[in-house]
Amino acid sequence: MENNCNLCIYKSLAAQKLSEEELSKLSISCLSVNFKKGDSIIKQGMFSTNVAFLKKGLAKIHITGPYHEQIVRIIKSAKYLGLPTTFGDKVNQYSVTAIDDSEVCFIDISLFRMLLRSNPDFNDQVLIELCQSELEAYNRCVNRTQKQIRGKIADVLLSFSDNIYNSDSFPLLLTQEEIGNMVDASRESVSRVLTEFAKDGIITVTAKQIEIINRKLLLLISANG
Amino acid sequence: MENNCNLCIYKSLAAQKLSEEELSKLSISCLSVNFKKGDSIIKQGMFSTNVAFLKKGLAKIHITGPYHEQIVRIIKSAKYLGLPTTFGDKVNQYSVTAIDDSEVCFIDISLFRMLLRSNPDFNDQVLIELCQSELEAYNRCVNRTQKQIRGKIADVLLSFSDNIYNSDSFPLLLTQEEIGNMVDASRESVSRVLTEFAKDGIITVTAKQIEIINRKLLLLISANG
DNA sequence: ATATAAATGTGATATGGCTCACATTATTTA
DNA sequence: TAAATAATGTGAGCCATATCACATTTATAT
Repeated sequence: MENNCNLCIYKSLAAQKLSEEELSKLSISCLSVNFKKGDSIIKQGMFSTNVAFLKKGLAKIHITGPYHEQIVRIIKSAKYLGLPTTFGDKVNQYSVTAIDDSEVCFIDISLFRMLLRSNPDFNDQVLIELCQSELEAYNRCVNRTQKQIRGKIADVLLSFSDNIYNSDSFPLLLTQEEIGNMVDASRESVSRVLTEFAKDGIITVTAKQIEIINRKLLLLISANG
Repeated sequence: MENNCNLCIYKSLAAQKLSEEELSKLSISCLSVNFKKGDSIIKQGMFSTNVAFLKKGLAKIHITGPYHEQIVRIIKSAKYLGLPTTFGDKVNQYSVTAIDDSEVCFIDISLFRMLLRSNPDFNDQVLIELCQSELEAYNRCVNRTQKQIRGKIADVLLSFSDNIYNSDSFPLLLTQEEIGNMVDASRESVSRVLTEFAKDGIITVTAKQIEIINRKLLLLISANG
């Protein structure tokens, strides 16, 4: 399929800094691919040859730990998926999997490098995003290791609501096992906490839809750990 | 004191890509400061106005968590200390403290930005280091949350030996409380594991000097958690 | 050198969350 | 639409590690 980045409405903050001419070049070296929920986008251990940009959808970044898989972060479009793993090592250091139907652009790495060199604003923006995502990684880790389960699950729910869906009501696209992998808890514990939250009237769970009823209390639980 | 970056032998990988002319410019906008063990170099919550570069010594990056301080990583010279916190946010998102007598260069941020723009190789190297440190952050977090204490402390000892001192014998500049803050364990547990390792002949602890006696076993403990 | 504070060692006890076990309910697949 | 598979709910017991309490050693300040 013909690709036209100039007309594409799903631009990263960085790509918004690109000129018409640069976008035209990008169009040539950029391949857009569709992924269904559960499809693997980037696989840990394989050679990384392209920069991946999540144009549409939702994806999880996950690493194989010594005991189980760990979900490191959730990425919402429109963001780059694989900058660290593409630039930091020849081999992918983590996996990325679609958690909703998604569309991903694979950008030739040498073109991407060229754009970084030719357009300082683009470069700046990429740098800033890398810095921010490292800071976020630190903070997530602190929370993950210091809070206890209730607090961590409150965090996850609030983060889905605030950062991803911008709504008190949202579909839970992850299984409880996966939520466990996000917060380092067993599947059973996630289940228990979720039903406890529901019993206490903090959330409603219907099928796979979550609604936050008592946000104030959830924030309190998140804060007190 | 007059600063001459051209002659400075403590250059970052990135700075090694700079031209004589660029280094001369750097000399003007670069301030070198000495820190003693325990001195605060960067303080979480304060405005970040300079890029900090650890010229000599050892420092810890730490964040105030909901319950206690968490040591996020140890930085050995010669590396940048504060790129994410300088570029990622106006306000420092973490603290940096010297854990040994250290020397730090504070580089004017606008000059640093200029160098990124004028020298693509410098820019590339900075980008690569940012990517790598994000990958490392992910991996450290996975280990910290999935392994149990023995494994985590084995990791710390091996990391000091392999990444920092390049020797089986090295001084332990952190208190057991701080080691606890690195691996999310209580001070008491760290003490117990350390004496246990000594009893089992895996390490020797004299005063504040550690010697790794049975590296093979330590690696095994690190691997098996 | 002495007093004071900080760091470490070690036992006893408490507990959060894991594991195991099995039942139940959704979701695929044939 | 049945059969098979995956996801979830829930109790019981266990275990790694935290917490508390106090002794001891080491470092720091006066």
